[in-house]
Amino acid sequence: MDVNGRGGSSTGLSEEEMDLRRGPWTVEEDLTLINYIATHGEGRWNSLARCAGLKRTGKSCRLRWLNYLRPDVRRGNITLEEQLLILELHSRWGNRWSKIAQHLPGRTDNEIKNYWRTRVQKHAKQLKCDVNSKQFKDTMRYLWMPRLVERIQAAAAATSGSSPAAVAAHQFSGSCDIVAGSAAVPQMAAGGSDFYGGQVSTGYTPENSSTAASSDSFGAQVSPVSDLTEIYNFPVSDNHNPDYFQTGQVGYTDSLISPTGYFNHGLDFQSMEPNTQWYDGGDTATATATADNLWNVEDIWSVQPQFTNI
DNA sequence: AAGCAGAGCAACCGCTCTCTC
DNA sequence: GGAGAGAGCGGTTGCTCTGCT
Repeated sequence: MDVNGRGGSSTGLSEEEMDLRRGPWTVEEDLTLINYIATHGEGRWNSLARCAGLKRTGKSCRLRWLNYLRPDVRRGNITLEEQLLILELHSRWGNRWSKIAQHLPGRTDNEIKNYWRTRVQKHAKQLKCDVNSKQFKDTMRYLWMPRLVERIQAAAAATSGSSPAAVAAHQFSGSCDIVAGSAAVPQMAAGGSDFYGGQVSTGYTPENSSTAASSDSFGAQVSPVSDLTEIYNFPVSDNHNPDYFQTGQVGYTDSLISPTGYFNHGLDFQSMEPNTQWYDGGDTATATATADNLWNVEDIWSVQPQFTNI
C-alpha cells in the first residue's frame, strides 16, 4: 500500500522511504508547487511531486493545486445563485460532485461536496429525513429552490431591476411552474402575499450579489445569507412584488446567470412529481406527527398558517 | 475565563476509470 | 488483450474556529 492508497505501485517506495509529508500545506510548499507548475505545467503528478522536491504524494499535489492554488479557483461563500444551481444539479445528478462543479466556474468538487454535507445535509438531519428521500427532495424543489429564486430576485430588484441576477431568477422562475403557483404546490401559490413578499437581507448587498455573466463577478460573496437557514428565515416585509412569479411575462434571453444555461432550459420541474400529501397533509396523522420535527427547524418559513398543518 | 459542542473545511483514503506499453 | 501506472472521484476523517454555557 503506497501513500496514495494504491498499493505502492507509483514509486515502489514506502512512505517512510520517501519521508513524505502529510497534513496542512505550508506556504513554502504552496510556492514550490505554484512555481513548478508555472514553469513545467501540471500533470504527471507523482513525477511532478518528486521533481519539484515536494515531499508530498502526487495525489496530494494534485488536490492542493486543483482545489486551492489554481489561479481561477474561487474561494469563499457560495452565492445564492450557486446554491440554487447546486440544488438543481444535485437533484439531477446526485453526488456527482465533479460534474456539478463543472457548471460552477471556479468551484471545486470538494467545495461543493463540503457545502452539501455541511449545509444541506444538516437541514435534512434537522428535518429528520434522509437527504435522498423523496420528502427531502420535494422540500428542496418546492420550497427551498423557489425561496432561493425569490431571494435572488428580491436582491436584484433592490439594486437594479434588470441586473443579471434578476434576469437569471426570472428565467429560473419562468422555467419553473413551482414559483408560478402551479397546481403542483397550490399551497405555496396560495401562500399569500407574505410568502412571495420578500425583503433583501441586510447581509445581501449589491456588492456581494453576483452573476455569472462574467467569471470575475463570482468573486462576490453572500456571506451572511449563504445558508439555507436564511431561506427559512426570509424576512417578510412590505416589499411585495407579485411580478416576481409571473411566469410567461418574462422575456427569455441568452444572458443568464449560469454560463451553462441551466436557468433557462435545464430545469425540468414539470417532470417533478408533486407530493401533495407532503404539503396538504394528505395523511394527517402522519403529517401531524412529523410536523413538529419538520417545521420547527430554524423558524423554517416565517411559517404560513397552511404550512403549519403538514 | 475555561470547557465543551458543533460547524466548517482542508486533506486523506480507497476505489474505479483511463491511458500507455 | 492484459498489466501497470496515473488520474479522478466520492466518502471520510480530523483539525480549527466559533459560539454557548
